Amino acid sequence: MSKKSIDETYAEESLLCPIRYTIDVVGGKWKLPIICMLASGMPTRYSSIKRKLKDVTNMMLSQSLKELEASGIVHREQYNEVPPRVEYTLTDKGKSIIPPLLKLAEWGAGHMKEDPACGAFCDTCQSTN
Amino acid sequence: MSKKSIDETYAEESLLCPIRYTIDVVGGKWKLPIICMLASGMPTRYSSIKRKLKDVTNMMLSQSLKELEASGIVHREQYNEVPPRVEYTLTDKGKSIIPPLLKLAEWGAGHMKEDPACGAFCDTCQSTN
DNA sequence: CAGGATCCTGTTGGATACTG
DNA sequence: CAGTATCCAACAGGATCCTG
Repeated sequence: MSKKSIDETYAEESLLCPIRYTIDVVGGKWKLPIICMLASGMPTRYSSIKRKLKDVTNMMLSQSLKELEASGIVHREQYNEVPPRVEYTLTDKGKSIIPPLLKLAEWGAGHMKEDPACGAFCDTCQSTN
Repeated sequence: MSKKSIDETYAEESLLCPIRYTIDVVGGKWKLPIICMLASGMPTRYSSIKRKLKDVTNMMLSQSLKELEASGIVHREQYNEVPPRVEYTLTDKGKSIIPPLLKLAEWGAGHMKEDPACGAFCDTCQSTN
């Protein structure tokens, strides 16, 4: 980054695209929980992800995983066994998105309590408990 | 933040809520462009915002501004003149969200070029040119 | 000038059932 | 086990017209 002030930097519309791109990559209902699960570094099976994300359907899960794979966030490793086994891990790109997300979490944690509408977000979180 | 590794920290599901909260606050089609405009620090009139965000309707703009105001991101100052004048500025909370967003922009800028679907995001950005 | 009301459409996410 | 196919509901976003 240059020595321009943060406001000047942000005021350049060219920064909108990258932000939108990033939010799109992790957007949707299930991608963030999936990244969260895989962040431990453990290769995780499809069925294991499905178990932890209690209310996700096969439809939504496979679609989210496919999109994350297309974005280069997760790696899909298929073992041709019977029964079939597929394990998912974060790629290097996937791991690299965690620090930015932590910045969002920090900001959110510092401000959501003072927001009356805060409660709405903790419902979805419980699906990963 | 504690001394736990970044992966362990992120793996705690409790961080999902703050991230979702933050994304929700700036989510939607117009909130990010609006924040971007106001980031200069200049109090900006409704009609001026509308002019710059070329394709926004009154409906969408007033709704986005109202939600941003409800989230404590923007301040609305109404002057009882004829014709009416309303100016919007970022609150301190609003300004404080810019550094986290810059982290997202940094990550996005570093990765979107290598992504074939990148072009899709620059269409929306042109509306703020 | 700065919005609100109403109606409409496209996309996102979901339910159910089925398969290599 | 790890998905697909098909159909459907809910909601975000938009078009058009109206007003203090």
